[in-house]
Amino acid sequence: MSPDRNRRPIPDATVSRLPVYLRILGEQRDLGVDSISSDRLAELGGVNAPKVRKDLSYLGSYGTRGVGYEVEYLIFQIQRELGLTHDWPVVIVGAGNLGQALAGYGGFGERGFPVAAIVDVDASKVGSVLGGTRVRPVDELPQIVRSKRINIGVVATPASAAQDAADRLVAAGVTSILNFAPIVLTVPAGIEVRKVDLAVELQILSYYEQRRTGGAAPTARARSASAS
Amino acid sequence: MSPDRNRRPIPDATVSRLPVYLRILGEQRDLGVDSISSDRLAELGGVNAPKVRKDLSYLGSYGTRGVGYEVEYLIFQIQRELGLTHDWPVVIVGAGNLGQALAGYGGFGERGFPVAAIVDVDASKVGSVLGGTRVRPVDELPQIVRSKRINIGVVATPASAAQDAADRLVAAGVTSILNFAPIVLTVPAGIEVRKVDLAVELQILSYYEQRRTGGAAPTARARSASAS
DNA sequence: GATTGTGAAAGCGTTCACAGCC
DNA sequence: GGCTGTGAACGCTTTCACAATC
Repeated sequence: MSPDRNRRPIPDATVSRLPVYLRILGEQRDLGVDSISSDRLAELGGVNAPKVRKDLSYLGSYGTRGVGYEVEYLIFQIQRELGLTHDWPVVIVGAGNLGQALAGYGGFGERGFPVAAIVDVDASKVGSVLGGTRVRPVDELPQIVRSKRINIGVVATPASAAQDAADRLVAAGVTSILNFAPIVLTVPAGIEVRKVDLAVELQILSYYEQRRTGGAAPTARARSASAS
Repeated sequence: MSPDRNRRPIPDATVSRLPVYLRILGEQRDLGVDSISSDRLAELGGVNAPKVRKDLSYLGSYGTRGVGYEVEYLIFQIQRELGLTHDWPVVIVGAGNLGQALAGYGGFGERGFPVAAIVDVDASKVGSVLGGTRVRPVDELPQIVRSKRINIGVVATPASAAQDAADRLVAAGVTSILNFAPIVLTVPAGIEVRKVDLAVELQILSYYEQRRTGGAAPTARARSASAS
C-alpha cells in the first residue's frame, strides 16, 4: 500500500530476530516502559547492542540519539514490517499428538495466528473438538482455505503423510507452510516453507554435550554443578 | 575416548545439517541402498551437492572418488560425531499441552532421546501418566537427574515459569536445555541452550507472505494456484 | 553526556572450480 | 568417466569505531 513498499531487502538474519525484539518490546510496554535503549533491548534479547541497532536501522531511523527508541512506536514499525498489523489465520493439518498440542496452545492466537481450522485424513478424528476448533475432513481444505482466506498452513502429520499434506495445502491455495514433520518437503517455486524438527534440535545439543564430555557416556563424573 | 577427540571445530552450520543427512541416510539404508553420491544426498536433503561434500569433509575423508559414500559407514561416522552412539535420556519440565505432546510423540525415543521423566510444579498434574511416564513433582529433579544420568532438559512450561524451570534444571546438574518457552533464558556459562519458538517461526513466514502480497490483507485476489 | 546510525573491517558460511583419485 | 575433497572467491553477517544528533 505505501509507495516505498517492496523496496526493502531486510537481511534474513535480521528478519529472524525481529520477532524476538517485538515480544520483548510488548512485555516492556506492559510493564509501563515507554523508551528503551539498544543496550537494554540487547540485554533482554540475548544479543549485543550493535546488532540491535543494525537490525533496527534496516527498518528506518526510528530511534532518538542520546535517548533511545520509543517502545510503542517501535512495536508498530516492527509489526508493520513483519506484516503483523492484521491476523493471519492458519490451518493445521494433522490432529494427532502435535496437532492437538498446537491447537490447545494459546500462543498462536495471542500472537496473531488464530487456528482457523484443523483437518485430518483419519475419519475417526473428524468431529472431535480441539482448542475450540472442530476437526474437519482433509477434503474440505480447498473450501476452508478459500472461505477463511488462509495463507499459512501447518503440517503436523507423521512423516509418511507430510508430503501429501503439503501438496493438499498448496493445491488449496496456501502459500506458506510451517512443517513439523521430519522430512524435506517438495513444493512449487514461490511457496515458502519453514521447518521445525524437534529431534534435530536435540541432536545438535547432543553434539555440544558430547564435545564437553569427550564422547564419554553420560555419567555423573563429567558433571560440575552439584545437585540439591 | 579416541585420542584425536576434542580437536575438531566443526562449523555450527554444518552441525545443524548433520542430523538431516543422518535421517536421510537411515531411510536409504532401510530401502536397501548401500552407496550414495553427494548429488543424491543433496537432492534428498534439500541442499546443494558442494555443501554436502564440504559438510562431510569436516568429518574426514569417508567417501570414495568416482563412487560415493558407503551409507552404513557414513551413518556410523555421523552418529559418532554427533555423540549419538548411545541414548541421551531427557527430562521434560512442564506437563501442560506441549509437555504432553512431546511425551506422547514417539519421535524423541526413536531418535535416541528417550523421555526418562516428566515433572511439573502443579501437584494436580503429578501422578498422571503421559506416554508411559508418570508425572513427578519438580522437587524430585535432582534425584531424577542424578539417578538417570540425565544431561539434557526440555523446558515446556509457560513463559512465566520457564526461567525457574531452567534454574532448577541447572541446579540439578543438567548441562543442555531445549527451551520451548517464548523467553530468553539466563543460564551460567557452559550451559548450552537451544530455543524453539513456534510463534516466531510463524512471524517469519508472515514477513515473506506480506512481501509477496505487498502488505495487503490476506484476500483471495493475491492467490495464483487454483483450488481443487 | 548519552545513545543512535552507519561505513568499514573482520569473520563465517556458501559456492565455485578443478585437481586428485577410483 | 565419474565423483570426492578442497583451496580460493564470493557474499552475507557480525562486530567495531566513531561521527551525528539529541
